[in-house]
Parts: sequence; structure tokens; C-alpha cells
Amino acid sequence: MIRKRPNDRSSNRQQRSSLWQKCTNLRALKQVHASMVVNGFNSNYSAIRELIFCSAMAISGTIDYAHQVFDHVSEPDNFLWNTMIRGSAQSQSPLNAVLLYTRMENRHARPDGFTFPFVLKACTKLSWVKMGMGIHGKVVRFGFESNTFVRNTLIYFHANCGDLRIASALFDDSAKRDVVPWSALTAGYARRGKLDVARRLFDEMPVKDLVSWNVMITGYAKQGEMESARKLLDEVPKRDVVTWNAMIAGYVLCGSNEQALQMFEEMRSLGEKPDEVTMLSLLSACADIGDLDVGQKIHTALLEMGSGDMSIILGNALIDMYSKCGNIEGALEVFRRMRDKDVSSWNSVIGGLAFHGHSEESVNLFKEMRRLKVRPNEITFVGVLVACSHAGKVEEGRGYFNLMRNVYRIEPNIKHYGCMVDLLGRAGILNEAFEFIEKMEIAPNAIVWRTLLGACRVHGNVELGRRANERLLEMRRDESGDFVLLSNIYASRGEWQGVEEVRKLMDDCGVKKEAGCSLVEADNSALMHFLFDSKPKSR
DNA sequence: CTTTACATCA
Repeated sequence: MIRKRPNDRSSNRQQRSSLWQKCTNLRALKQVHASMVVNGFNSNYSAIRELIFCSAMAISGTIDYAHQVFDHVSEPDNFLWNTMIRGSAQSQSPLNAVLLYTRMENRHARPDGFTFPFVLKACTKLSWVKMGMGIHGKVVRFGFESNTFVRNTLIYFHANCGDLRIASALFDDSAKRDVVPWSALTAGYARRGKLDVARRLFDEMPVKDLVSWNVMITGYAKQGEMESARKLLDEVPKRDVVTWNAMIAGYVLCGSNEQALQMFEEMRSLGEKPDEVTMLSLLSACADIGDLDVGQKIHTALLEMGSGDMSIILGNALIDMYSKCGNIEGALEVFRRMRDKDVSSWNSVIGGLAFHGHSEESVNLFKEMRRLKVRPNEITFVGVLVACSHAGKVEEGRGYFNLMRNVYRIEPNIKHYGCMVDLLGRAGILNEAFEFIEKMEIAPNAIVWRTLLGACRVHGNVELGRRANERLLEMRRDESGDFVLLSNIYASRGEWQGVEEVRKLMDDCGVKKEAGCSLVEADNSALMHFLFDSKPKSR
């Protein structure tokens, strides 16, 4: 009756390590943590260490939990700092890695040879050149310039988003110019659109490994040069799942979704097993072409493949696929079965329901989300406002708009304003819609005016319609012209990243390159497109 | 505990 006192430490340790193995989701992790607290292991440093390592590194999407635990550790050692920085760097918000690094320095913990590769990775992911330069300075100050790992990561950073000349110089001066920095440099040139230099580096590489081949194939694929990628794929001495994934992602990226699926078939016929990344690309392709059949097959395959729970990222991709294919029940089903969800999961399903006109359910889910204390973000509110707009719930929509500002302190962006104009416009409250645009704290875009114009037409308000049309035409003359000009300047200088940025800017502003005619469709499909399709697919 | 390759949504 009084047996099983925790006096045998080794057996407990044994128990723990097998326990960590079973931690594959957040719930299990929390359970282990709870039992740790109950058994008094909370003060046991090695247990905390494992807990943080699991949530920061091993289980994807649980980094927030790692932060919570980490914040209660009074004297974290370098391993803990490094694990947190590393986990944050590979998470969706790499900014935290940089913040942690700053905190680390402020607390007078000395960064080491592990710290710098992780924080530099974060700077690269963020394309935060200034910060990366600053970290480079720290590397010099703390004397880690000749550390091979640090040096290679510096090359990686400068090659991908910093100064290519610095990257090349670092590489040229390196004592060890092995395949890793060589591939990093190659990848950088490829990513910057300098495929010819990349190819020359690739050809000159004395030793090539699987990764260097994948670098070159990815380089072509990312620039849409799928013929060259395909050619290399046929020459490559050995392929792995990444090789195939790069090809599939490349086809998806340039909109050749059928080719992507074909590649998948080829991959399988040659006996290569697809992984999560493969499935993510394919789901994106299915969502794009609206291929529900293939999407469902992938879903089934995933259920057969997966040992435990669906990862958050895969669940979100499935929800998105079902939603974009018009199968909202499928989306809901996946959502309900997901054990761990994040804001994106909620956003996808709330937005999907709203888009398909299930306003009531959309708003109900939003309420449920709030009950469960999941913090909505600005994307959540786009979905909710669309739902209100479709249902004609003007007062409720206004309420949520205010809730967003006053309770969640989210500044409305152009999409929220678009929703509000649509909401008021549909309800025929045109004067207020017009005033609303005039009072906006940010510049309205063409989509907003076009939405109002459409509403004026539906409600037969000629006077307001004329004024909206004036603004619209003004805007098109000014902005479209400027954007095209700017884009051409970039293009003439070979700065393709600039061209891409301008294109994104044009998308965000709702300006189209085609010369304007003032005709507006009776429905608001242009607005919906603006609100929900963020992917600027290259044609 | 490091470094190079593939990745959903917005």
C-alpha cells in the first residue's frame, strides 16, 4: 500500500527518458510537465532541459510553450539559451531568436560557437540585413571568426540576404572550403537570380554531395527554370526525398500543378517515400487547381502514414485544401479532429466558412475561439468581418471592428477597411461607407473604391458612384503608372527581387497593370480575391 | 546542441 516511493532515482530517470519519447504533441508534453511538477521534478534542471528541448525543437508548433517554461528558469545556461534561439529561429517567428539573443547579452551570458549559427539563421530567415551585420560584428568581438560553423553560417547569411561580395570574400579567405560553404554560396547566388554564377560555382565544386545537387536543382526551380531543373534531375547521381520535393515545389510555384502531381507519381514509382514536405506542396497544388479527388487521396495517405497526431502545419494545409476545393465539411472535419491547433487553423476555417457563405457558423467558431482564449490576429478578423458582411449583420460587424481595435489592440489594415466598406455598402449605407473611406487612417486602395462603386451601382446611387469612380480613375492613373515605372527601373538593372517587391506592392494596393476601365462586376469577387488570395503566383 | 537543400496559411 505504501510501496512505490520515488526513492529509486535511476528507475525514475529511466521512466522519464521513455516518457519523453512518447511526447509527440503538446497535450502529452503538458501531461509530462504536470507529472513533473507533482513529483517534485520541477526544480530538477535536467528535466526542465529536456522539457524545453522537446517543446522548442522536437515537436513542431510548441515553441510558445517552451518560451513559457524558459521564462521561469532563473539562471539558464548556454545550452538552454542556444536551444531556445535555435528553436525560435526555425519557428514561424524567427524574430524571437534575435530578441532572445539580445536578452542573453543583456543578462551577461556569453554567446558561444553554437549561439551564432542559430541567431544568424534567424537573421537570414527574416532577411534582416542590418541585424545580421550587427551579429557579424559580435562574432568578431567575441572571437569566433575562425570557427568553421560560425564562418559557414556567416557565408550563408551574406549569400542569401546580405552582401554577396562579403559572402564571396569570406569564402575565398576560408581555410576550409569544403562542400558546405561552397553550397551555401551557390544557393545564395541562385536565390539572388544569378543562376549563371551559381552554375559556375556548382560546376567548379571539387566534391559534390547530395545537398549541393539539391541546391542547384532548387536554385533553378525557385527561378522557374524547370527545364534546367529537370535536366539536372536526370543527371543527379543520387536522389533523395528533398530532390523530389524541390522539383514538386518548383512546379507548384510556377503554377504547373499537373506537372507537380506527375512528378509525385514518378517519385512513387521509383520507390521514394513522400514526407510531410511533399504532402504540403501537393496540398497547395490541389488547393490551387481545386482538385478535391487528389486532395482527399493525400488526406487518406496521410492518415495511413502518420503514426500519431496530425501536425498543425499539415492540418492547416488540409483545411485550406478542403476549403479552397469548396468542401467546407471536409475542412471542418479536419479542424475538429486536430488535437493541437494554432491561430492559422482557426483562421483557415473561420475564413473558409465566411467565404462560402456559412456566416453563422463562421461567427460561432469565432466565439468559440474566444471562449477557448485563443488570441485572434488581424487575419481572423478579416474572416469574421466577411461573415458579417455576407449575412448583412451591420451592427455585429461594427462591433467586431471595434473589438479588434479596442480589446485586441490590432490596428485595422486595408483589408479590414475593405470588409467594412463592403459591409456598409451591401446594406445600402452608402454615405457612411464613403465617409468611412475618407476617415481611414491609411490610404485607401483601388479595391476599396471599387467595392464602394459596386455597392453604389447595386443601390442605384449615381452621385456617390460618380465620385467613387473619379477617385478610382485618379488612383489608377497615378499608382499603376508609378508602379510600372518603378518595376521597369528594377528590371533594367537586373534587380529581380525589386521587381517582385513592386509586384507584391501592387497586389497589396489592389492596382492592376491592365489599363483601367471603370466597369465593376456586380458581385464582389475582386474584393474576395484581394482578401483571401495572398499568393502572388507567377504567371 | 551547430553549418549548405525541400515547406501550409496570411
